[in-house]
Amino acid sequence: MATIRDIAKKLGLSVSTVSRALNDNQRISVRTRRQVKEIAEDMGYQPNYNARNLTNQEANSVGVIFPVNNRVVDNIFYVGLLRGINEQLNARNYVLSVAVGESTEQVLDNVKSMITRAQIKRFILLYSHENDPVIELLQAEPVAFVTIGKPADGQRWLYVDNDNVEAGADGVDYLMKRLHVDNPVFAESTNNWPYEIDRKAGYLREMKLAHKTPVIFPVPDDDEAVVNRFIEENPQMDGVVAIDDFTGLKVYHRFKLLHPDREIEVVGYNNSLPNELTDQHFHSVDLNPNEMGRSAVKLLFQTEKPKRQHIIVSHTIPK
Amino acid sequence: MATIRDIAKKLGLSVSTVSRALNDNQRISVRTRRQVKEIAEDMGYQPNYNARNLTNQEANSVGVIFPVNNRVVDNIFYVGLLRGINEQLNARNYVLSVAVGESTEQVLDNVKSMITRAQIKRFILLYSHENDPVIELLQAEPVAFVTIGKPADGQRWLYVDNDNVEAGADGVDYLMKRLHVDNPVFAESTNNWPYEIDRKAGYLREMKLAHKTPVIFPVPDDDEAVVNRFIEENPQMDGVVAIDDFTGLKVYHRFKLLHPDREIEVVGYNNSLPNELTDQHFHSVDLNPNEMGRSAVKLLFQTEKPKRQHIIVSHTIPK
DNA sequence: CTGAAAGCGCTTACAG
DNA sequence: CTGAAAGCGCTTACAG
Repeated sequence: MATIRDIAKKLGLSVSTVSRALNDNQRISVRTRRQVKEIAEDMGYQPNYNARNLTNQEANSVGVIFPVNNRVVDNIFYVGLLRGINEQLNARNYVLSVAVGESTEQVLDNVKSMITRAQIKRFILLYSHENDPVIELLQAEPVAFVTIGKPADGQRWLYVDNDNVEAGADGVDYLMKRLHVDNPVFAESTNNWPYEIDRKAGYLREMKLAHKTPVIFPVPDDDEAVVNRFIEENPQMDGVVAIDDFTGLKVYHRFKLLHPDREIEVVGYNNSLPNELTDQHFHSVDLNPNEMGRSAVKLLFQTEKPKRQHIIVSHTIPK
Repeated sequence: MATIRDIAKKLGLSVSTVSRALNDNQRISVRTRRQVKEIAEDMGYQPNYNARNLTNQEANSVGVIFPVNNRVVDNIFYVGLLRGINEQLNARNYVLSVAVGESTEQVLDNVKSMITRAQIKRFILLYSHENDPVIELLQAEPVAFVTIGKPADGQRWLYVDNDNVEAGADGVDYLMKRLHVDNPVFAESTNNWPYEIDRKAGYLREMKLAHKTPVIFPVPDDDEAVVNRFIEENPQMDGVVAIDDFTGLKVYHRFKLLHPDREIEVVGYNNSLPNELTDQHFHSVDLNPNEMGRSAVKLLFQTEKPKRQHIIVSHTIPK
C-alpha cells in the first residue's frame, strides 16, 4: 500500500506537505494540492484509518446501538435505519459499528469499549427509552449521540422522529376522505409508547373535527376472543387505524373471518408486510426509515450554527 | 486514559515488558505478568485499538455484509444473525462493522474501503449468492470470509447453514406424526433458492417414505385467485409445509376464509411472526439465527487443524 | 508556501 | 527474564 511517504518521495515534497495537501489545507498552494492528489490517485493511495485515528485520538466510526428487548418484527425497521445511516456515513468516509446484546450489561460493556478502546465519539441509538442506562452513560461521556424517537418530557438531546400526531391524523383522514370510511376505530397495543400516544392524539383530533365518535381498541397480544368480541360489539366499524401493520393485519383477518362478505379498510404503519399477506384493502403509512437514518447522521455531523436539536422526517401516505 | 507507558512507569518496568505481560507472553515471569495485570486493572487501563491495529497492520474488526436486494421481512433474520455474531466478537474483543448499500457498487466500495483503509481482514456475508461481485472481490483479496448459506455447486468457501433437507423432512413429519395431518402440501415461493430446493427435497423424501402423494404449490406474490383455486382443487389438503412463515400465513388465511369451519395445520420457517398474527394451528421451525451468527464467527477465528469448512446449525421443531 | 520534528500508543526483532 | 529502539502511518505545532 502506498503511503503519504511514498507520495512525498515521488514528488520531492515533505510528508507534512503531502498530508496537508490531501486534507485540502489552505496553506498549501493550489498547484501543489492538485499535483499531490493526482499522484495519490495514480499510486492508488488509500489513507490508513488506524494511523489517522491514532493521531486524531478519535475513530472515524459511529456506534449504532440496538435496543435490548424488541419484537422481532421491529428488526425490519432497524435494517431500514441501518441502510440510511450507512449511506451517509460512507459519504463522509466513516464506518458503521454495531452494538447489540442480549442484556443491558452486554450492551453497556460494548458501548464502553467503543468509547474508551475504539475512541468512538458519535453514537446513534435505534430507540429512545426513558431511564435507559445506555443513554445515561452517553450523557456522562464526552460523546455526541442521536436517538431515533424523541426523548420523554423533561429530557433533552438530539433526535430524529416522525410527526406522529400528524401521522395518526393522516391515517384516519386517508380512511375517511379517500376510502370513504364512516366509522374508523383506532387499534392500539398495550405498550403506550410515545408514538402510540401521538398517533392516537392525531386520530382523536381528526375524529373530533369530523364530529364523529372515536373508538379506541387496545389489542391484546394473545387473546383472539377479545378481538372477536370487540368486532361484534362495534358493528358500525368499517375502518381501522392500527398502531402498526401487524396489529392491523390481526384485526383485519379476524374481521374477515367473522364477516367474509363485509368490506373493511385498514391503515397500519411501517410498510413492513410482504405482498403475500395483504390485499387492496390493507394500507400502510411509510415512516421512511432510510430517511430517518440519513437524518440521524446529519444531526450528528452538523456544523452550521445554530445547531438543530432534532429532525422530523415526513411520513408517506399510501397512494 | 492510562497507557502501557503509565503502567511501566508506576512499576519501574519498560513498556516492552508491560506490553508482553498484558499479552500473556510466556517470556515474562508469571509474577510480573500478574503484577502488571493487577496494576492495569487498578489504573483502569484500556488498550487503544487504533494504536494496536496500526502496529498489527490489521483491524480488530469483522465486516458484516448485507445483500443488496432482499425482502424487508428478511431483515428479521439478519438482526438475529447480527446478535449472534456480535456476542462472539465482543468475547474476542472484536468490533462489528456493517457494509450495506442500495447497489452493488456501493457495497463494493464499502468493502474495498474496509479492506484497504480500515485493514479489516475478516468478513461475514449474510447471504450466499452465485456470481456475486462482492464474493469475487473477497476471494481475490488476502482476507477470510464466511457466508450464511452454502455456496452453489462447484464453489468452495467457509459457510454456515442449516440442514435444509432435514428441516423440510422434519416439517412434514411434524405435521404427519405429531398433528396427524394426512395430506400435507408443500407451499414454495417462485424463487428457487437453494434452501427451498433442499426443504422441498426433504418434503418429497418423507412423503415417499409415507407412501403419500406429494403436492407442490408455487405461491405467487400477488395473486389471491391462484391461491384460492389451489385450495379448491385440493380438497384433501389438511396441512401445509410453507417455505417461510409469510407464505404459510398467506395460505392459512386464504384457507380459513374459504373454509371457516375446517381445520388446517401449517408449518413455516423462521419464527418470524408476532403472536398477534398466529394461533395454535400455526407453527414455525426455528432456524436459530443467533447460533448461526455465533458459528460464523467461530469458523472465522478457528485455529485448530484441520480447519472446518462449514458448520451446520440445527433447526428447532416447534414443541 | 513548505519542512523537520515530535507524537499518538502500541508490538516486536534484536540484544543482553 | 527484561529493556532500548525502531516502526506502524498519520497530523500538526513550531519554525522559517
